[in-house]
Amino acid sequence: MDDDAVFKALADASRRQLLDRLYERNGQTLGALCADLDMTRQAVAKHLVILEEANLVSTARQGREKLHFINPVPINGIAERWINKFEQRQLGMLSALKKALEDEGDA
Amino acid sequence: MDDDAVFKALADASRRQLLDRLYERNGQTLGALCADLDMTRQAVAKHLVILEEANLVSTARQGREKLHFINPVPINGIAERWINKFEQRQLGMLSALKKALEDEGDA
DNA sequence: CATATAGGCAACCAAATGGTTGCGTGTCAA
DNA sequence: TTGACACGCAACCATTTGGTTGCCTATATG
Repeated sequence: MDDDAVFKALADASRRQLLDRLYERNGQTLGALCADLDMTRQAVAKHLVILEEANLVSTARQGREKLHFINPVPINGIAERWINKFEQRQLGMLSALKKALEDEGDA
Repeated sequence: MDDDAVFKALADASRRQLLDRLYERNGQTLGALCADLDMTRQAVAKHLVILEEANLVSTARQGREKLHFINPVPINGIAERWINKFEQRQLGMLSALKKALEDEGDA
């Protein structure tokens, strides 16, 4: 998995919104995803390409329609491989910070 | 918590690298974080500001040094509030995708 | 066939981003 | 006090990004 592509894809609020919409109703067409989105169809299409390239969205052609499906695997990957790394030591980190702030308070 | 700031802060590989370095050794100074980083001190400083504004890094002044501490709370926030949302339905999503691909295969 | 509908491609543009250089400020130590 | 050291601030620059418009292709449907 390409961590960087996934993080960059998730960095944009419009793209997160698209994922939210696909979460609510999976397998939508480009046209459906454009509805009420205050963006041109082409802008949405570009976002979907970025999500596809990050493997966050998979597509299936059906006639002249292209259905979009959310793919939670890369998100899982981040959560497991990168984020949990920090959770592990969370308490240790917080107490280290607290101590440092106290030391600074003394000075 | 400002989701957007956190996602944008995490979107840059240099900033993730800085977090990795702080994970390895917490409480480093700007100078220490610059070492071997093939970037000017000012560039690193800018990244640290962004991490600070996203509340991913906390700082404590100590004399003329500024110590940087990783803060795992916002990462936790994302993992819990946003990412788990997708994990929940992971199996359902994957089976829906599989079915759609099969349908497309028939056409 | 003719035409509407769903989507793809490419050029273009403004603003944000990631980086630089140059210089100023505060703190420690000889 | 004088200089070295750690950092902050600001201007500037190239590239990326998010968006637009215009036009083209492909699939349905009268």
